[in-house]
Amino acid sequence: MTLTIDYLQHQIPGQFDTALLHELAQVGTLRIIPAGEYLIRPGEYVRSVPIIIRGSVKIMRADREGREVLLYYLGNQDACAMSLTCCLASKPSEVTALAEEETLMLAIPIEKVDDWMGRHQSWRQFVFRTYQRRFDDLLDTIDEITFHKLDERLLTYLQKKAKSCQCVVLAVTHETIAQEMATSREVISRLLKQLERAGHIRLMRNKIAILS
Amino acid sequence: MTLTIDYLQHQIPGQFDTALLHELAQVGTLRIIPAGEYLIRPGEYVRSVPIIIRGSVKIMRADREGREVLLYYLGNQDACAMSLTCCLASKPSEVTALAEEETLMLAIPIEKVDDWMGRHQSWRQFVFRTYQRRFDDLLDTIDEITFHKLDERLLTYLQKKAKSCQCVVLAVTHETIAQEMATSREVISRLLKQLERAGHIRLMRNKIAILS
DNA sequence: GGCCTTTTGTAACATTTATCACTGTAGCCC
DNA sequence: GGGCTACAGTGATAAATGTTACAAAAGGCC
Repeated sequence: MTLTIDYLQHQIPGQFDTALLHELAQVGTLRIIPAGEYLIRPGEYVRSVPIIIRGSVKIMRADREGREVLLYYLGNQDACAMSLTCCLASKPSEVTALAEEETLMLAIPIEKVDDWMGRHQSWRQFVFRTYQRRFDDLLDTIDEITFHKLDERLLTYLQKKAKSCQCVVLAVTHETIAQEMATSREVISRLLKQLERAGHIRLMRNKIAILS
Repeated sequence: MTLTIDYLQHQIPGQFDTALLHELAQVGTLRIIPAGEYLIRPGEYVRSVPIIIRGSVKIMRADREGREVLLYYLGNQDACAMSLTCCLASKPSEVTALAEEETLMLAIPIEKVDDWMGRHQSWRQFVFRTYQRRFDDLLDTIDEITFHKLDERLLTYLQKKAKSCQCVVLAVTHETIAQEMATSREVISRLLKQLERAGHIRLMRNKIAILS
């Protein structure tokens, strides 16, 4: 697929100046990631920095025993801060990235990342905005985990997920939620029932409707 | 105090090239922060980016009710990633920074941060290394909180603190630890006793000796 | 319809963490 | 020394979360 400046300007509006868009069109490649596919797993090396154009990517942290926690979602025009640090330091990934839905992304070869930092003010700004957002996301996650109880966390989790996929009815199983919140399915089932009784959600098989 | 290139080269070795050291010496200022003083609190604006030369700074996250959680320590030649993102985005701080001991730092005026990014490769590398380390620190913190129980977390906390102040006997009260781990004093007292019985530490008034 | 797999519901119990209510104790100040 | 205050120890109890063990329902497939 050939990238045009018009296309990029339309998909990623207002972020990059014209000179940078030219270079982006030359060296960037579009990739479509099917839902459920892993973009990267812990220990693997980053080969390109992705900018999400459409869809949603879930970033998770895993421990040795296979447990996981959701860190945050990447969506509209987000870039991954981890991939930036990883490729600049030639370090393997510390996190898992998984496409939640079919996702369209612009992949930028890692050698350009540092090169552009020196030459394009708008690229620097973009990189810093990315860092700042991911930092805020991580702080948010830490807030949730340390200061809130599971029932509140569960509700926030559902609301965030609904926002990220822009829909009111989520297609998830209790088991999946449990994994992403690093707890057990039974606990989630119990709390979901509680939330349903409180009128926040409605439970269906494989689906949860968010009411509030 | 006048800054010399020799002094900087000695205090922050191998990070910056000569041209950058020249500029650093011109615009940077040395500051001594007494133990217990706040460098910044949530909501305040960052006026300069600090590079720690000697001492130790504790970065914490607070919620509305005054509870807190320790995020990480800044020490030897560390810079604060939060201050970088904050000053570049003109956003108030999301965290609390507190000098644990008397701390000597090099303060860099925020307008230079972006300027140097375009002109000094070694500054870019420094900034990225900083981001990478703080990201790793935050991931570490998240790991601790989500995957480990309080007793393990407590031991790790003590060991990290010992490492950060480079001493085996810590001068802390149970109350302080409880605050930094977002729990209550009684819980910490109990777990400390448990760790003492297990031979990991020795308890004294206002002091804890780390044995392992 | 009948069988099978996946998902959900839930009771009973265990463990971990939080809270309440005290007591003891060390160090400081007068 | 006596009194005060900050710090530490600890039992009793409650609340939150985790685990075990099963039953029931929903949907796919033959």
